[in-house]
Amino acid sequence: MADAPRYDDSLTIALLRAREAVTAQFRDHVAAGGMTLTQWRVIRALAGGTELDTTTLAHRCVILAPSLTRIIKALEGRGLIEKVPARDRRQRVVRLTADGEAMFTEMWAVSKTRYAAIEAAFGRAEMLDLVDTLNRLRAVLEEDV
Amino acid sequence: MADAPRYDDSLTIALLRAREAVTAQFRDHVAAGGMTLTQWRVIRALAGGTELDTTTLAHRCVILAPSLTRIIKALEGRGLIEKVPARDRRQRVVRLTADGEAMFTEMWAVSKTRYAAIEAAFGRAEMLDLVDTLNRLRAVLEEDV
DNA sequence: CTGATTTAATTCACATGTTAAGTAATTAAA
DNA sequence: TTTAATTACTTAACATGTGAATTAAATCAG
Repeated sequence: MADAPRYDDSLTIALLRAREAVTAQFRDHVAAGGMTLTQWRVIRALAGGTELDTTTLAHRCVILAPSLTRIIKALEGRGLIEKVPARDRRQRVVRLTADGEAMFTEMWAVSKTRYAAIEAAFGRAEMLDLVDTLNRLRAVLEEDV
Repeated sequence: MADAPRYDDSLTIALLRAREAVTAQFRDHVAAGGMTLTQWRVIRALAGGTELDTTTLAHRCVILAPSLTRIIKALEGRGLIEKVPARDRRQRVVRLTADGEAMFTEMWAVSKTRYAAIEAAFGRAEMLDLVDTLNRLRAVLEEDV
């Protein structure tokens, strides 16, 4: 079903669809681990003993603060992450538990494979170029416009 | 705050951030019209007297069926869209009301301006190339991998 | 024509996106 | 140092994303 690509917001739609296509490559695998893609981004950001406060974590994972509050609660409830005492007591600093690290290690192996498959299918150079272009677009939009 | 871009899923993150940056250019304007970006996509898809069934509309707007059900209910409740009798009575075919068309026309003027600004800032050729690249990525992923 | 299957939407349940308001801790100002 | 302003999160309320189950209508097989 080839839609006539005559939307002026084809950029928005193209971004939506591309993201949908990419995440579809990982969704089943991540779901099989009892996780959502968003939760998986958090686990990944903390992998390897990294300790992060909510603000930094939210920024890195591109998750809004209220969502992250809920996600931390959920992952903490499952014993995958734990709080770390912080100097600034306003902050909530977290890290993976041993179970969390194990979960990451187990899933990361497959995840890497999927990512490599995308790279192989689309081309490494193309992919690097695309990421670069996306980042430049973002830089331009966050400056002026 | 320049994060070290060493995630292997930088593609996923780059897509997320780029989309975030683009939608940010429209969110306020659309919100001022009492609408969400998702609802606006639906309005746009129906502009100009277009009649569409839920499945086609969902595909064009990249919205899942359950979400579209709720959105249609909301927009119908506001008198912006209305049902159209369909041959196949399983389908729900909708179109804009006169109010809906008016709402579109009013907002579209500004929306076009914003889009033009993005094009001016990022470059028309770059933008067309980006959309093309995104669509090729999607095509590749939806085939094999 | 009747029953089984498929298709189009809807509904449900839960996770996340999004904005606004609220809380507690830190910092800055008087 | 006491108050005002900021900062880091959390909570609340509502819209959307997501997968599974449900309902109604159309199609197919026998």
